[in-house]
Amino acid sequence: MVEGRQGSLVSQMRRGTIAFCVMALLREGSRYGFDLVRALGGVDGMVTSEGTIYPLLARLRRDGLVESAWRESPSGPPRRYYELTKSGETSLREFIEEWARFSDAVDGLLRKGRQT
Amino acid sequence: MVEGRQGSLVSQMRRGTIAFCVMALLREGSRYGFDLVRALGGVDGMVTSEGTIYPLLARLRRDGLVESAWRESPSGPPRRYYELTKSGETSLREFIEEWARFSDAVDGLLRKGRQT
DNA sequence: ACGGGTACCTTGTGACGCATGGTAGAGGGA
DNA sequence: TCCCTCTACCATGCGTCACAAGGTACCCGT
Repeated sequence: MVEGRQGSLVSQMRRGTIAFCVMALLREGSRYGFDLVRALGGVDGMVTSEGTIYPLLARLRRDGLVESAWRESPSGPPRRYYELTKSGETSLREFIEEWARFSDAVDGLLRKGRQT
Repeated sequence: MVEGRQGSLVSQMRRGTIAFCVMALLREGSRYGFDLVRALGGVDGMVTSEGTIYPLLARLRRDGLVESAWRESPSGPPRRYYELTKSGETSLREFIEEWARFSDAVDGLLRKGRQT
């Protein structure tokens, strides 16, 4: 119960960014939660789970960054489809600039003292 | 009291990475806390404060990733200098690989649906 | 009728960035 | 001497969120 837990230093890294990754996926078109979990799970370096995504989507809805509508599935239970609001698009654009600055800063710092 | 707070979605992004930025700075040579605050504060996109750095250094010490030693200052109160342990170097190397995967994943996702 | 895949959700835990405020040494000016 | 500023350390409390774990319900094939 020591290695690989959520509390390991590395696994805090995703905080705050997953929300915007979800919003970026929604920019391509509306999607439902379970589908988003699969989409993110298929990206190398970006693990996640339902326990992360559903509360996240609820927060985005609460904050007016996304809107949702129920649609029936051709087979299976109904799905709640999400799409970006104007506010969500603006917020996403702002984040993208923040992310560029931040990740450049981290890249620069991580190169310090390197001998490669 | 609504905008720009710590709780704004953007400001969660630094979680988990600042520790490794500090460790990367220590790879260049030993430093003391107040100096680290200034060093990080001078990097664009990487804001921080004493309230972040001192607890962080205490955690790194607790986890054996850094070691510290007191030294007198030529003028002013004594300083606690930190340096990386073997364990810290290993941990940093692992993080650098994780970070590369993760930031590539985010970069890729943020490009989705973009029209630029 | 029942097992498995799909799809939604809630609750609890732990971690940590940050604001705030507090202590103490050294040096300079009135 | 008294005070002010700068340096340097630290502790406390708040709020947020990733994740694990567990629960409900629908549909379909056997």
